[in-house]
Amino acid sequence: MSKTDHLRNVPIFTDLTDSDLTKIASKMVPRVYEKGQMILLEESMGETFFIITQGAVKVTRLSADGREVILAILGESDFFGEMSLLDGEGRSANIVANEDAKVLTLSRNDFLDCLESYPKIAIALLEELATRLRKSDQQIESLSLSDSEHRIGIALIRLAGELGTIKQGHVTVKNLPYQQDIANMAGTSRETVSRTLKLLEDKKLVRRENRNLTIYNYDAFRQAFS
Amino acid sequence: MSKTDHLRNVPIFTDLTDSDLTKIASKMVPRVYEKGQMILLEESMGETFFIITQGAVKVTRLSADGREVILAILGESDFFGEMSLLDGEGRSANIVANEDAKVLTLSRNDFLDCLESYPKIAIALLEELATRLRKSDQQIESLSLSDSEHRIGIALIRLAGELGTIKQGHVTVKNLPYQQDIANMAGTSRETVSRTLKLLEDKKLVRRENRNLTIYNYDAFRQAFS
DNA sequence: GTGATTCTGTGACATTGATCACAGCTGGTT
DNA sequence: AACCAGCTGTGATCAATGTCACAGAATCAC
Repeated sequence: MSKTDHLRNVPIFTDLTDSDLTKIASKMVPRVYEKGQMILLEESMGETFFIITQGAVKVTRLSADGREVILAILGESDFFGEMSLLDGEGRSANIVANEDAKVLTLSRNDFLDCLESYPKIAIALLEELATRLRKSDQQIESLSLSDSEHRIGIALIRLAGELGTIKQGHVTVKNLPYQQDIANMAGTSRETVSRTLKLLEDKKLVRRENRNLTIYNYDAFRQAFS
Repeated sequence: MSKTDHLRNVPIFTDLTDSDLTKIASKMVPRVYEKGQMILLEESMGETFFIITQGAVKVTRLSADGREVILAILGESDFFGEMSLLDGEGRSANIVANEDAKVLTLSRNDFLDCLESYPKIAIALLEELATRLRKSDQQIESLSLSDSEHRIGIALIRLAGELGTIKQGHVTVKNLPYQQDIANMAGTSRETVSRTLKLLEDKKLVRRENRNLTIYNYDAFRQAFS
């Protein structure tokens, strides 16, 4: 698969012509990361924009005492690194490869040039940030109001949206992240995730096999937990 | 004070020339709201961009059972309404006047024209959204990891940043929102806010007089709670 | 000023869910 | 196959904090 095929799926590039896309692709540099490897470190200044072409990463923040909050799991054709390029502040989160991952990178200058040269990219990026802000707002609501079962349900929905594949109304997430990661997404403990997954299974809302999780009747599940 | 004086303080307009600013100002329509009045309703389609010239509003989401989460308090020269203009989704939050408020409004088309005609506005808006995303991420971290005292401390810091005035290292928030609102910002209960404010006062970290709250040594306070 | 309404303070109680402790699994390695 | 590390399941305990109930203050309307 060529670089531009990957890029075509990236939301902020979909409106571009082939030739523009090729120009941009020529400036991108591929990198490869192994599972568990740190890609970006909190507090450092950002100089690079990343697009995921394979695998998945987690976006985290670490508290002073070392506990981790997972802000998002990003998968193929998602991007990251734009925040500190935009507002000039240091990184506000860590990025860690959650599976082996391949990315394309763009330097700060090339990224900002893109924004100036292709207003459509800027507008598409605005859309994407607006969408992320919406998701953050939902997460804030869920953390503020919901009990642990609901928060975990919502974490599963986020995972399904990022990493799952739909088939006849139910969604399967292959290679489900560890319970500790789900706990860190849902603001709860690993043990509570273990108990709650069993509960959801008893209720016939999900099924687990190996490292895969299937959400039966995805629409109803979302209805119930959102 | 003229319209353009207000606009000059709005982050996304600071880079414009006077004549551009005047052009935009001529398209804006002022509106006035009373305390408690609903300005925007969740779920409806957004057709307007708002800039606050006086007063303050709260950005909220309501759960199915009617409990309220306050996502942000916005004050003078803040703006809102841009999200659903950008991504075309329905409103994701309610906006309510938290005090008597005056705003300037811009129609959807004029707003989008601005973005196309003045790339600087688009870039400045990107910066602003990046900043908001950062704040959301911090809030998610605090809701996930912190106990109620810390969450309330962080809510006070947000209020101070939005509504407070600094003087010799301590910040005073006049017209402090009701405890119920602070509770809804911090994801806790009204009673816990009451007890915690007293606790912070006992620790000599804040002082309350009438409806004003003073945070002594703002920098240290932020250090302690962030 | 008087009364009504809304906000705030505070005790008592119930409950969720974090934490600790440890056993059981699983998957990778030699 | 045997081993080990890391993940998962599950009981017991307990603290934080939500909820309820009600009294006291503050504010508003007339």
